[in-house]
Amino acid sequence: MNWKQLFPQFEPGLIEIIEKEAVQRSFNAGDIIMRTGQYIKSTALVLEGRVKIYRENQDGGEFLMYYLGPGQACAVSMICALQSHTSEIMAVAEEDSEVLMIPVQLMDDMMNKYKTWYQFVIQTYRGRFDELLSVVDNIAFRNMDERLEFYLKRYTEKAGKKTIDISHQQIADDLNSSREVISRLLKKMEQRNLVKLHRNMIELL
Amino acid sequence: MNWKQLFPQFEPGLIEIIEKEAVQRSFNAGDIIMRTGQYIKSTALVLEGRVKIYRENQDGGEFLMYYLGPGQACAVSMICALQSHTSEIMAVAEEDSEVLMIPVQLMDDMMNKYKTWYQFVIQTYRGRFDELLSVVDNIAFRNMDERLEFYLKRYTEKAGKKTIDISHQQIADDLNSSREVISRLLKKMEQRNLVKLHRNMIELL
DNA sequence: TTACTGCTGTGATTTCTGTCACATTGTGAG
DNA sequence: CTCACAATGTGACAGAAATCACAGCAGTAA
Repeated sequence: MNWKQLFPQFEPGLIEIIEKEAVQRSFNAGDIIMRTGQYIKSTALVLEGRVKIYRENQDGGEFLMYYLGPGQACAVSMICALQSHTSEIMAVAEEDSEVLMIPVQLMDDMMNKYKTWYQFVIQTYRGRFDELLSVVDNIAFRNMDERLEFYLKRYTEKAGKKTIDISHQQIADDLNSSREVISRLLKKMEQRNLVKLHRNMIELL
Repeated sequence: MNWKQLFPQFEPGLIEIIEKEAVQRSFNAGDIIMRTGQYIKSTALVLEGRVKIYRENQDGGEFLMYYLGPGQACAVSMICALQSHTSEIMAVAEEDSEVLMIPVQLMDDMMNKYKTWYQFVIQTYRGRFDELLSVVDNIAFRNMDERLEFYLKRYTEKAGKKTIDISHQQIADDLNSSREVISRLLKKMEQRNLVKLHRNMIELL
């Protein structure tokens, strides 16, 4: 896979550095890319596939924050990288994914030397911050039914298809809810002709 | 007020630019500094007082995100400024406050020229992102009683004193809850000897 | 003082969500 | 086909929080 077409704006010198120093890694669906508490040694740039970023608490609760698709980077890994902190989130490959790992030590230099990199980082911050804001909005102001609709819509947008191939249990985990609640709400949505339910698959209408 | 002592790390050239181009503004407690949907023309740097950053939704619901104290900047205004977007949050002075307004146009240049400014911006991003993460944690994983305790603790930390001079109604607004719920939970906390309740004031023990 | 207003306390009721229990159904391994 | 198991459907119940209703209380202005 030629990653350069994902970042046409990057200038030659920057591309050269990345080619020389960054490592491309493959992850299978389900693989953990970054774990809560782990020390961050590189910034992750998604080239292919889909990566799920979520928060985990001590009692085993999970909470989905957002997805990263091709051309997107993990703001947390950038922030941590720049300050050598440990991760506060989990990153897991939702599909088989290709990720470019850029060593921490390069970040500072790249930020200073390459305007396009600097712009990319700023843009990444803004993007993730905005997504986090809409997550806050949802859990602060919305009930589970609306949050579920938002979840499904976001999923189809990110995955680029109208079907959601996951179980009710997984959705419940992502929303930090319970399977029964999700099943019931989905049934109601089916009665309103918003979705069609199948086994391990939900069709958005 | 001499703002320079708040930012001892800033290099001379940077200080000079800020002195020349930035405008210092005073706000009274309760004044709105930035409003949802407003176009952002400058980055806000708090010199004195306390500024409350919160989210508002269309039905009049509010939700406190965090406070800014002396030496802190609004990450949202930086992000928006750098990309000329409109604000997605509300900023209100909680106490009488002094705020340094740095025009948007200078940001790019300052980021490139002054390493200490660049570091300050990065540090601001990380700080706000972290706070937003802990906000998400709280509403996603905690019940109202724990959220209330967190709220009171954070308030006293930010205000630098053990008393909270606001009404139950205001707390309810900040937590997007209702006055009765907060009153009841506070009563329970009083029975556990965690607080002492007064009119318009709560004493943290 | 009296009257008014805003803050606080508290019970009753309802809604939403989480939890438990168990039935049913789809699917793949053998 | 049959068995095992995972996914889903559903009723009953519990608990947290929102809402409604109203009473008491503190401070303030006249």
